[in-house]
Amino acid sequence: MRISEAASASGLNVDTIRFYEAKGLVPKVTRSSDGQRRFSQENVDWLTLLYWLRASGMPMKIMQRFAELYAQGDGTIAERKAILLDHAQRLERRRDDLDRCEDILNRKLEIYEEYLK
Amino acid sequence: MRISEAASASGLNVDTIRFYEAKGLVPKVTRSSDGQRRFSQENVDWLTLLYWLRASGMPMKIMQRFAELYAQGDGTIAERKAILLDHAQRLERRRDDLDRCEDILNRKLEIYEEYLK
DNA sequence: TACCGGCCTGGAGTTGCTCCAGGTCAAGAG
DNA sequence: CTCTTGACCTGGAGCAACTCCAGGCCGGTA
Repeated sequence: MRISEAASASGLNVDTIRFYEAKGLVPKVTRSSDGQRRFSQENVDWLTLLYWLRASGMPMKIMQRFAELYAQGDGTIAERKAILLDHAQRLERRRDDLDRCEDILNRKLEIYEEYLK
Repeated sequence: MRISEAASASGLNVDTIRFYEAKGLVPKVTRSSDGQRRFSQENVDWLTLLYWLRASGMPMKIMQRFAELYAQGDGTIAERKAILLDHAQRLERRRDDLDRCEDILNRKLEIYEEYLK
């Protein structure tokens, strides 16, 4: 698969994929004879995972560590699991923030409503 | 109230408050005779609102517009309401992303679990 | 054979902070 | 009354995480 296809399959854009690769976040990408990147299904699955980790606010440093472990193979699964469990807590906090913000928004909207009546 | 107090009351940090003020996001702040900022309760409430809007991902350009309307007074409440309703939709999308990411995380964790058994 | 689209790299630009240097001023310690 | 400390000021540099762009290569088509 070429980079544009990997982009639409994973949700990341072409530049972001190149950027991530340069930062070591995308192991195991091969090149065709003329130097173009070729993405396997495994690569695309990995990119898709990165897409969702980023969408939920995982910092790049942690993604980097996660990618490093992934590149090292199955022996690192325990540590990778720990990283994802940690991230799950980040999600919790994000959800709380969203709830909190929704409350504040609704209160504000009520006040506006009252004013506009 | 001085800036450090406004910071701990609103959740924003001191530098962010100054930065927001410079960008026109914080109307109605006065200065003491020696040039230091003095924040009223209204200022602090406004900063707290900004804190939550930012925490839930409102882009600065929209915050700027929102602040501009706020500075213009009550005649702009209808438009301000529209901005917040719009933002509520952004929250929805964020929540969906979080749900989606949680799914993916859980599936991944199950796979790791299986592997580690 | 001339062009076109998709890829490449290296580097500049953007957003939204965050930190720092260098300076002012008020208030308390000695 | 001077000295020091701490909180504040401004302007500007630094940073994270992209995003875009210039300039160049290559394979396929008219």
